[in-house]
Amino acid sequence: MSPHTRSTMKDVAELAGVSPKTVSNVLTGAAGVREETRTKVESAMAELDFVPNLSARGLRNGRSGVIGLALPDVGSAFSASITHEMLEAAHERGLMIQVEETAAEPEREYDLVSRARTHQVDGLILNPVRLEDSVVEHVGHLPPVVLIGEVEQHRTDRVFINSPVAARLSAQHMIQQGACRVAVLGGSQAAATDSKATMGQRLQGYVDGLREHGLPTPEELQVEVIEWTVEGGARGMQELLDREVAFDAVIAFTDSIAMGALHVLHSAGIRVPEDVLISGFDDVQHAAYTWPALTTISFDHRVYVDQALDLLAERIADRSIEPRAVEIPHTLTVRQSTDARPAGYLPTPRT
Amino acid sequence: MSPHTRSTMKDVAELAGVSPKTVSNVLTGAAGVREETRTKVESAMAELDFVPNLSARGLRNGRSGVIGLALPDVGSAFSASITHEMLEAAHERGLMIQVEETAAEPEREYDLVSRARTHQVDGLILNPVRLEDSVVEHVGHLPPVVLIGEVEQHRTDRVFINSPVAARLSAQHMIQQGACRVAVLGGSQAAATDSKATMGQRLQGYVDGLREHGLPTPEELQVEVIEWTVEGGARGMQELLDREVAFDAVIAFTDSIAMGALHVLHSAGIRVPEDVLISGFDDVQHAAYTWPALTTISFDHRVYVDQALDLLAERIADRSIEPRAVEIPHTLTVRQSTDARPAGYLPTPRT
DNA sequence: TTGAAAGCGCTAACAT
DNA sequence: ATGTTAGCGCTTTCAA
Repeated sequence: MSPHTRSTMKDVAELAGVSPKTVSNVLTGAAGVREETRTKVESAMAELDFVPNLSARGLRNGRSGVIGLALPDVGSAFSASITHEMLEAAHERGLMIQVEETAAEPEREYDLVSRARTHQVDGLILNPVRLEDSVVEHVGHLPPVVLIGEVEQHRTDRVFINSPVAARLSAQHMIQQGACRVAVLGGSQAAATDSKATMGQRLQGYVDGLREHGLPTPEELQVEVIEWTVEGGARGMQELLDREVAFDAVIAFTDSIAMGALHVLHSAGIRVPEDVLISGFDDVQHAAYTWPALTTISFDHRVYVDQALDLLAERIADRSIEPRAVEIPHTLTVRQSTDARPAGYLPTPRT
Repeated sequence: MSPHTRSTMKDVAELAGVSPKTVSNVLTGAAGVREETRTKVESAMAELDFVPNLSARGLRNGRSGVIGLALPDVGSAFSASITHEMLEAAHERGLMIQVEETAAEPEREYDLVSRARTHQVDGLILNPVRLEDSVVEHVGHLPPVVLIGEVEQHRTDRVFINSPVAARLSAQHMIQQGACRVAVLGGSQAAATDSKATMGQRLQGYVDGLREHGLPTPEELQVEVIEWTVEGGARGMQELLDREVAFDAVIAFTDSIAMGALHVLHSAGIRVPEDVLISGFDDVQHAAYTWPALTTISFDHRVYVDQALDLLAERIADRSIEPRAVEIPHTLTVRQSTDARPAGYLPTPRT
């Protein structure tokens, strides 16, 4: 039975017949240690089942080696993917990740930023929910923060994809495929003012894309989706059907929304892509395995989080550098969900 | 511009004209503090934008307030759901969650348990990947650990669903619906010895369910799936089709596997549920929104994580109590994916 | 109800 | 290459 009292560097030092500092040197590799001494220390550590106390190290160094990751909802496919990649990337850098969710109560985002220092984290990677700029703008003393997402602000570093361009690309693709009544699921122009930055940008790109081709962008084809989840997408699609307006393509603002929409379309007997085309955003793992497979905006999630961690590391090292914004390239990945000329959905039977 | 030097309790104490201990009392509410003093201290804290240093508190108290959550792959739907619920439950208890992934390198699981103390975590909730018992069995000094999943062992507390019963339930349901050649996607009897405990249990239940009804359980209907992901499910389903054996139902060992399988079935022109029935495990959020909606084994993920946190809290408080195992009730949720008498898939055209 | 002193385990700075 | 000293910020004695 091993003792419940944890051994300290002092214990190890005594057993090995050296000073605590030497044990520390062995552990951190800071100063050179003679091979003989190192061996002695290492066997003493093994015998005592020694593990360093990171709270003490954190207190001493002012660094915990922990990064906070704040996401709206880890249950959603995109957040889950980002978390997954972040854990991998952090592991490679010897960092730990403390995850927080902010969707349930928006004020958590504020709490998080303003009190990041208490959380034993060296910095924060924040994917904001809504009214995004306000959070970061309204806090006096900012800890090192990297924003991920399409928030326009200049107080923190950020990583983003060019959402307006991506949405325009999606719209153009729909038109190319023969669509002329393209709906959006995610946001409406009516709601764009006081809500998500991402939503506003994607909506703008969509509007631009249609207008370029002289197509109208009526409000009746724009459905706001409060929660960007599968369930939210299903509800949004149902609302679109309930409006009884004709449409022949749907651009969903996330893959999750698209998946919920697909379910409702299938249930209503509307064929994809024969009757209606549909596309998403983010290219989550599942997107290639929906039925039909989902056309979507792709970008490398690993590159995304690597950039975020790079920026954060640099800011932790030097808080005085100018905030930078890094754009991650995206592409349109065409799959079966837009691979046809749509016949269009009409609320009333055609003659 | 606020100062970069963080204020300490000493600073607050000086500004408020009290001792650091009093500030501590105000913060923790340990001893009674006179209303007048409390007000003074609180305004001093506000003025200095004070936040306590949790590393220092952790060092002093031997508690960090952080729980480690180790999962195979946060990108998978089930892990994402568990993480989501865990974050909510932890938030309500004032705990933080540090997440780790173990699927990429199985030895991480070992590292994690044996060195949990370094990670500034008070305890660990561990969803093991494979060879699960060995990890927990082979470490000398165990930190507080709660296992989630169907691992049979008696050194740690654990939370689980009764997988054999659940799998038998699924099999019986398939038979009730008229299936007689029921395949499994997730594990095979050939692979059951040295791999996942969960897999072995679900396989056993499946076998029992079929045998009860005098149905055979040939190896050719059992497909091992290494990664329990959508992609793994798709590959597994493809392998089953490539074997060119007849089947009229598929029990997938997770919903993610089922979703991948659904995609491949659709692509092959095999109708669900008209030709083949399919079911999953876990009832992730997406399961109700596949096409057709997925029959699956449901259990309350929130209850699951609440139980795990309860057990962990009790073990952290008292390490000497006997390890307990808590079974979470499950039900079979029947949806459209098994809502028909299957015609069956035959590799060669019928006559 | 509040203060003073001590120390949690570690490492930077300085000595040797 | 190794030892000594001091202190990170907090809270737990013990006194007042």
